[in-house]
Amino acid sequence: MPAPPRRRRPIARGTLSRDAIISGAIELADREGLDAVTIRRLAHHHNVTPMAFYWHFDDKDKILDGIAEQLLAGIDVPPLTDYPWRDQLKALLEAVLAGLRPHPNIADLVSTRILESDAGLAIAERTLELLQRGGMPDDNAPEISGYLLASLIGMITVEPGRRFGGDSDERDDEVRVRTASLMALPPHKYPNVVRAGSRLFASTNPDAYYRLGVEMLVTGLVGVATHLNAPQKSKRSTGVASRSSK
Amino acid sequence: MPAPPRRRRPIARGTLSRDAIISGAIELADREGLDAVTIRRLAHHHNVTPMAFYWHFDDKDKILDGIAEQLLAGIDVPPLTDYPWRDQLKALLEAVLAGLRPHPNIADLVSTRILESDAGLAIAERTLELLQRGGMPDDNAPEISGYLLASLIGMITVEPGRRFGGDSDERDDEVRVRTASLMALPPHKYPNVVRAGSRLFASTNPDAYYRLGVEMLVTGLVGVATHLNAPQKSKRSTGVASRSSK
DNA sequence: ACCTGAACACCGTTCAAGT
DNA sequence: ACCTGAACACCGTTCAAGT
Repeated sequence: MPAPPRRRRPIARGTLSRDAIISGAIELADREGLDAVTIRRLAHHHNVTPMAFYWHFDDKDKILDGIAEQLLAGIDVPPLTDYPWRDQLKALLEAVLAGLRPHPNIADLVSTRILESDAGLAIAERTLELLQRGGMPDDNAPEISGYLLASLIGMITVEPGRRFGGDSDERDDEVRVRTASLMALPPHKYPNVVRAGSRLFASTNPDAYYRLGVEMLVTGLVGVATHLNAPQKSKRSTGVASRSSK
Repeated sequence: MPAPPRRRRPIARGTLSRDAIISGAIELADREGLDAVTIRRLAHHHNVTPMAFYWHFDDKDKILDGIAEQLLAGIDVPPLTDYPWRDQLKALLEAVLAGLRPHPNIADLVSTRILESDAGLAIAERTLELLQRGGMPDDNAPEISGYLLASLIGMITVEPGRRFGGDSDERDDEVRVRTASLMALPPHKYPNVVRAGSRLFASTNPDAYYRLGVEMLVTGLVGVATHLNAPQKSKRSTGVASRSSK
């Protein structure tokens, strides 16, 4: 075993690695948003020149790919069991949510990159397996697995008030200001919006917010699965075709 | 990540206006992606110096706001009727989808900007009105209106294969290449992914893809509404609480 | 009211060269 | 193998000035 390469340079040299770069990028994005993730800022953080990154990555886009990959790798996919497929799928969705919620600024990076890493493939594979157990036709399962992930990410993106600064004082200020501007709208034109008020900007209970969202997803999924399995006995509230809803 | 500088011909002078700028930006984004929308390229297209834009907009972000606003303004909200709320909501979702589908590169701009324009407020108002008719509790309706929009946008973002170039030859090539790389995966590890094959990258029928997605949304919505209205008589497949799903 | 010239700080990327 | 120096093309934005 060769001796570790002796570094004569003064500072933190040699700590630059793919993983370290990605982790730094994720931290920065969480703190200041994806726009703050520039090669030059990352380089400065790692005490290195910007050009150093081009040995580790082809271009900046590959760093974004790496971010998505690391986020996906951080998701604990629950083990496959014999429980009902809906329960397992729900648990899977919750696991994905748990992994992405801490990173609202970059969660959407994964939506188009699931099939590009082992971690993502494992999640897709599991989703398809559970959909198959639910009797979902092969033609629809891939599309549906896409909806599910996209919807989860959308939930995170639009979580009421999530984009109003970190500390809770300035967050409250934002919510108050925006709610006030809603209240200034003509109530005869936007009665429901005005009545909704601050609820449009601040979730009182984020966990409940996500719980309801996941419930909606799973409910819709089960309904569609049921219908696709037995299209002849279509139920009124879940019928997929031949509705005169215009 | 600069796009290849493929410039188009500038247009006549004196036509610079808020709307013209936004429209130009939308066209450019549709053609080359949001990253291609730079103030300098827009300026060149309008035969004007970049600084000219700062009279019309405070900064670039305001241009993005304008894009979202114009997209929302292009949505034909169906008139309010006495039809069942689910049918009307479905029609509303379809209208939003119809308005955003032509702009997959920028559809996600609207997800956080609905409440920032009259057009967006009209859609939010209508959504809340229909949810209210469905008996949705005031506490949940705002959250749910967020899910719905976010899910629609997510559907567009992850539409299988939508990000593989405009012309269909190069699209087919992409699909073939990516499918082939899936087929190279170990089938014992990813049996369902391998079986899904090209369906993960190319939708044979986009309309059907979106129809199923909307159906899932509405079905989930109806299920949740039913449950939230009568939590005591919870049905197994739609129960929101007290599930032992681990 | 509407736009430009000049200038600034910052960005991604290439390439030859250094160790 | 891993990183830097120098250079390039491009970016958003400010501000005083022009019409």
